[in-house]
Amino acid sequence: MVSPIRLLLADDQALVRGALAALLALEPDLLVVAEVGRADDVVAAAVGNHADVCLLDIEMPGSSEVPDGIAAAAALRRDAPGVRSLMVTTFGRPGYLRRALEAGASGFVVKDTPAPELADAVRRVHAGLRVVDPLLAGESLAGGANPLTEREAEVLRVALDGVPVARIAERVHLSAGTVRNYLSSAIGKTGTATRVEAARLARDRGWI
Amino acid sequence: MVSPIRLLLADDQALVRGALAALLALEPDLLVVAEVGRADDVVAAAVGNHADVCLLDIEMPGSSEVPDGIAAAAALRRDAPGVRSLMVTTFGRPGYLRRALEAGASGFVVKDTPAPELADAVRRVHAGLRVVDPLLAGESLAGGANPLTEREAEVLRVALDGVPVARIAERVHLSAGTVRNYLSSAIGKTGTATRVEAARLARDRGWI
DNA sequence: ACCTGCGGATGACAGGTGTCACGGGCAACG
DNA sequence: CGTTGCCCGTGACACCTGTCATCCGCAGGT
Repeated sequence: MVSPIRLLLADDQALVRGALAALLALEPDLLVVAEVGRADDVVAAAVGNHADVCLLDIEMPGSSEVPDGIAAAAALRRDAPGVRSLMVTTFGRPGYLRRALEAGASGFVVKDTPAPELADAVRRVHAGLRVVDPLLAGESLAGGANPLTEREAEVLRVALDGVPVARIAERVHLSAGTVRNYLSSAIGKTGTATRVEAARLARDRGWI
Repeated sequence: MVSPIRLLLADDQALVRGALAALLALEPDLLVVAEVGRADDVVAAAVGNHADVCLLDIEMPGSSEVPDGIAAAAALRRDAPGVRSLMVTTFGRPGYLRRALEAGASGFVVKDTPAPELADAVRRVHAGLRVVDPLLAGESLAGGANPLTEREAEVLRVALDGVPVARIAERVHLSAGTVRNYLSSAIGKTGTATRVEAARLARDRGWI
């Protein structure tokens, strides 16, 4: 008998975490050795429990250095290179996929893939293969590269919740005029009409 | 040996659905008899499989008559009064809770409750008790009643994604000036500064 | 018939927003 | 060195938005 694949589950929703653990426990060659609910707890738990593969949700609370699951994958590659990351996320946004792969994730599945395929994905990732939803991979290529500058992205992140320009300006420590210039530029690049539309499109594309 | 509680799982994310099924299968007195991924499939599957309790996600695709899990709960009460509904949702928005209870749901738990409590909640609901997250119940009362008129709510729903007033107007078949009046009124009632902020607050309160 | 309330619309106004042109500073690159 | 590109800012302009007062039509009450 070979030793089982050691898994870490990272998802902020305890119910989903527990349910995934129950699902994966049905596979004799898989062993869940740790569960965490925050992105900044991933590395320590992975190292401490000698995990082989980490299942990471993207939308997760965390610290400013490790704010989400993608950052956790990057931190794993840096601090625990032997551990592989498999993103398991709700939103199949093309930019999420691209950013996750850039961060060093070995796989990417969305939460509406059939349950039986998850264990297979884990085994593939553990074997050193890449696992990517083929439909999503196509969309990701069609989406194109991020045309936004860092400042434009920063301003758009704040613009997401619809606050007035003045408040965006004080949050990012810029003048209101400068913020309007960045927003105008971003609106032009995204082909939208308002800053909120631009921000939402940029988010769906994974540009911010 | 008493007969087990017969469950229906409704969640659009197949992975979560399967994982919940695995989790609940660990309980000897529970039996998952059906799984669906759309709100408008709930009633038929519940009746056809003689379900006792339905676990319903709120954010689910559906038809125009039964667009989400809350509508599914209402449909169940109308067409299958013996079946009880337990909402299992990601977002603990106070208005969701209120609307779910008005729709006839017997319970409401959020997805970050600990996994072991889910089976307990199912048993309580099956026994005829109400199960409500106590923290959420407090927020719901604090949130207060919906101060918006039907038109204000309708306009805010479209305003959610940040489109300009002109496009809102054509979508709801009103003049642009009238839309601005409703938006202004809604902004005043919500104490916000822009239509997008007002729309987001109204959504979080469950007013739209 | 009268008043009242409400949905819808209009017009006017101040202030916010999107666009553009332009300026200076700075780092990277040929 | 000059050029390029991004950063940050300013000022001006047209347009959009949020606010307010006002009006019309229509249904309910009395």
